Amino acid sequence: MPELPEVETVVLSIRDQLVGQNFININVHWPKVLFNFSKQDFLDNLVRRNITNVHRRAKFIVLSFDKDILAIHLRMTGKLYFADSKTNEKHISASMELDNGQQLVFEDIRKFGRFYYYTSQDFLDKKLGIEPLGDSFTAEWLIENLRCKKRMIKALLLDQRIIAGLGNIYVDECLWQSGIHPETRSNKIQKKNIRFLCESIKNTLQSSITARGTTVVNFSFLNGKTGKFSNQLQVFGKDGQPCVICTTEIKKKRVAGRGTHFCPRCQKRQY
DNA sequence: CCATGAACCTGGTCGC
DNA sequence: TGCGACCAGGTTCATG
Repeated sequence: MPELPEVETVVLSIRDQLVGQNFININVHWPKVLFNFSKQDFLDNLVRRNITNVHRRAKFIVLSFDKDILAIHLRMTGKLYFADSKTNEKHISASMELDNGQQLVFEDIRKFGRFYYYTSQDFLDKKLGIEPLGDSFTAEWLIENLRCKKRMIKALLLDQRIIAGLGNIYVDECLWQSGIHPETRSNKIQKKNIRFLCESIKNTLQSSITARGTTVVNFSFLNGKTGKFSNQLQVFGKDGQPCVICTTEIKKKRVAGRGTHFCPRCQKRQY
């Protein structure tokens, strides 16, 4: 479920209730959810510490405790939400009790989601690439960073070490909008198309945040609430349907190990 | 450096 | 209705 806009939406939905609070306990139902620390570490280092901020970095939800952070990655099916008391929901990996009586619940059907504890955010920043909604992500930056690599553009855009936050849905949408075939080598893309791509990434992500993200099928991430950006998708999941620009049938193909949707006419390979 | 496939998990859908 | 195959918004690791 979670790419940048969905993670941002989760952050916006829990931030106000979390900042200024503190945890008094954690219940761990799926031990592997704690990636690099133990329940005792949580009790020793994070319990009764003031939550000073909640923000997003790439696809991580970051809870700050002064310098220390608890970073949460939803992976494919993670959901993070508040519950009033003990919930009997299936698939709860962990839940944390706040001193105001609320529970912050991490539900995760496929169990891929993870919690990470670091003494600062440096570790994340060191391995993650540029924020696509940040001011330093510009057409010039993109031109420079695509020119020096020879990978298929789809694989490159999915690589979190380069640009942090894009995932399978938004990459397909942005490549379609900018007329780039997903298998084009990054150093072969025309500058004009790269400029379109940059604009497309910024516009698409921002529009999706405004719509509170994308909900695929009926999988919601906010206790029943669904993101409305699904209505604005133009190629993702549209295989077999006509391209809204040229009416050519949208195709689906495996690229970079992922199901990839594109218009064979609007998106010609440039090599 | 790059591409591919498997692994980590569960559940939904599709064809027979 | 049942069963197997295949798919899923992510990331990491091994291999060629």
